[in-house]
Amino acid sequence: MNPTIHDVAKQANVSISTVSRVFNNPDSVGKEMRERVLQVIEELGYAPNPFASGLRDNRSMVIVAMIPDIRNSYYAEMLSGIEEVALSKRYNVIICNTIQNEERFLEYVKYFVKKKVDGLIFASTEITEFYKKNFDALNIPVVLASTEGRAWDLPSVRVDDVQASYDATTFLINNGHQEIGFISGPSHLLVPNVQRYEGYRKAMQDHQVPVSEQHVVYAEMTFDAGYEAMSRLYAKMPHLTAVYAASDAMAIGAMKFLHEQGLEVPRHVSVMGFDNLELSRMISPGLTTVAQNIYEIGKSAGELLFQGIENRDQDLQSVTIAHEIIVRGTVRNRRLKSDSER
Amino acid sequence: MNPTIHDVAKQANVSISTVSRVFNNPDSVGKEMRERVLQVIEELGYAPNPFASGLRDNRSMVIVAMIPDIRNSYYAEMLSGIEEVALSKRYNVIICNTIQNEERFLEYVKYFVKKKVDGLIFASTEITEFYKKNFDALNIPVVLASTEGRAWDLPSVRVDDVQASYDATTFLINNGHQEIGFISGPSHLLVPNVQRYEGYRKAMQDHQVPVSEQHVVYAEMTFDAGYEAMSRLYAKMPHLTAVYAASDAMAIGAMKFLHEQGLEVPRHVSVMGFDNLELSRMISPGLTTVAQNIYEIGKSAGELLFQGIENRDQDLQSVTIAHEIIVRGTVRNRRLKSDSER
DNA sequence: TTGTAGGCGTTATCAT
DNA sequence: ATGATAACGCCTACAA
Repeated sequence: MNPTIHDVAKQANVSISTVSRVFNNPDSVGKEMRERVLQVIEELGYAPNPFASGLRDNRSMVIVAMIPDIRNSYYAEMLSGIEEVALSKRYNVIICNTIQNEERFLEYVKYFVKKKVDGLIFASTEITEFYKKNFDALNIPVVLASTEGRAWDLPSVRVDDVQASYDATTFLINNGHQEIGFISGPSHLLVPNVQRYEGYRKAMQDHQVPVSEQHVVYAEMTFDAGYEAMSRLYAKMPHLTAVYAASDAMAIGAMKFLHEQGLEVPRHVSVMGFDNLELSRMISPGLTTVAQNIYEIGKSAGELLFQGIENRDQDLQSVTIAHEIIVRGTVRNRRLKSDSER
Repeated sequence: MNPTIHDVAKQANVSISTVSRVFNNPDSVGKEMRERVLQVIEELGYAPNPFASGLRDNRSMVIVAMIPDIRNSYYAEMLSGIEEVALSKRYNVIICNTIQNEERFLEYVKYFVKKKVDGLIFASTEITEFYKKNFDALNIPVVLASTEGRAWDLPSVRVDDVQASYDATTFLINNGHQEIGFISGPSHLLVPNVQRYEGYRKAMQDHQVPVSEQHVVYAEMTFDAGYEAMSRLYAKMPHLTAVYAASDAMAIGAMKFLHEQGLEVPRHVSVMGFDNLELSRMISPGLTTVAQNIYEIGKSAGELLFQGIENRDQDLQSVTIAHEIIVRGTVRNRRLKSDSER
């Protein structure tokens, strides 16, 4: 059995309150006594029982990160940022893989979250009324990461998707591309797809490049779906010179399709992604993409959450994380006329 | 404030013991009463306070997964398996990113693990006496994943690395390769590098293929290190026809180097990896590799751990997970004489 | 400055 | 079958 506060008290010949104070308010204890107690604590390897403190204070020192899937490097990276802040605050992070699944979400809420967690970071799907209602019932601070609160203005941490997408598209245009296809995420997933689509469209229009639904194709934001989407896009736009995909995973899937068609990237077709996953620099040529500082998103979300935890009635301000175009090897500058252009 | 067992009792006009029994031993409660209580529980949205139960039973329903880095897809995948079993058992998983760092490990142990966790899955480094000692002090079931207990025979879940590595090498030999370079993980990381090296060497010898330290190069098991290691290997073995790397990350780094040298994979050089990371199928050509069923490793480790949790004095048996050669596009069969061989 | 005592919510033992 | 009660370990108001 672990030593309790009583054991320490007896051993040090003081009352349990003194021991408790040594932990929670050291200055209120006389120097000698404090040192005596500290020594016994050390000797016995005493640490307060978190259940007992939790029972009294209603705090668990645990936060929850709800994400669709850790296997997705995007969320792994985010989690890593969250975990970093949590460790520094002496908090634990519990993972909930929601798999974009309401039932599973409920299961978590019912069996875990309700059971005392001090805060929640939600990075899964679209927030619907269903989620909002459950969050409210939890009665703990909630921060959204890479998604937004929509009507319910929950605090969130994310990139300015419209602007980022605008920048990506403009980059392609500035490199001499006009026939730019867009592989969007699924239209039912409003965030971030509405925004990324809007940025794309706006950039095209602002630069007087014709754009229509003919330039767009929709797919789940995965590698396999990207591959398949590229085949559809290619059928619609056989003359495209560039493809902009709303996620790196899709972009890399698209590249696979192009490769199989004997189309070289970037010689025949340029490709631009979004996310800057770790693997985007591993492929050859490296993927030119929009970097979200995902780690930073996680960290910021954590920091925001702790603000809320430490000061329960404070209004949390949403945060926008800067983005950046990462130039690698998948976009060809068509303005530099080369021998083998298309 | 959340409703307590007292609120339910009052509302249902029974004693708290009855309410408690409805939860923990429903059959011992009369049918009508049970139903009445159940209804009130529903109405009030009552759920037992886990701190109170924890305080009594000394169980947290939480396990810890200690891994080097979630950003590494290998561990993300493993975590995903662990999490799956945990959810089914109504347990939570807390992540500890150790970053292969003893201090950080200690921090976790001190602030979290000691604070009541029912079990631990450790998938970080080599187990040294330092770790073993800390595990013992924790006094909870510990299962190793993808590492081994060495002298201390802690239960572990892993692939048979010697055999898997033997199979990989043999596959290359059977495809007509003789000049096979090996990119090993760092020699200070005994597990799994000793085993993979042994499998490689044994396969070469068994097939009468000359092998020596000239064929081997050591590096950290990352993409960047693989790239750099390939340059060293190429300097030592300019005539190699195949490279076998002890991890996919290294293999893909090596491919990048080869690509930059104008060497095509697999036309000029064949490449074989180890791990079957998700991204290995995303690159073009897809990486031929040894699949560890990493998800399964995580799941098995979880199951083993729960055996230990549910029956504290049971001896846990280590588990070996099957491996498999995944043939994709990076190994050329030199026995099929083609036009452009090397 | 230090000690005493009550209460946090649950479960299990014991009595009815 | 049901109810009363002690105990889990900690913290803090209050008393000394």
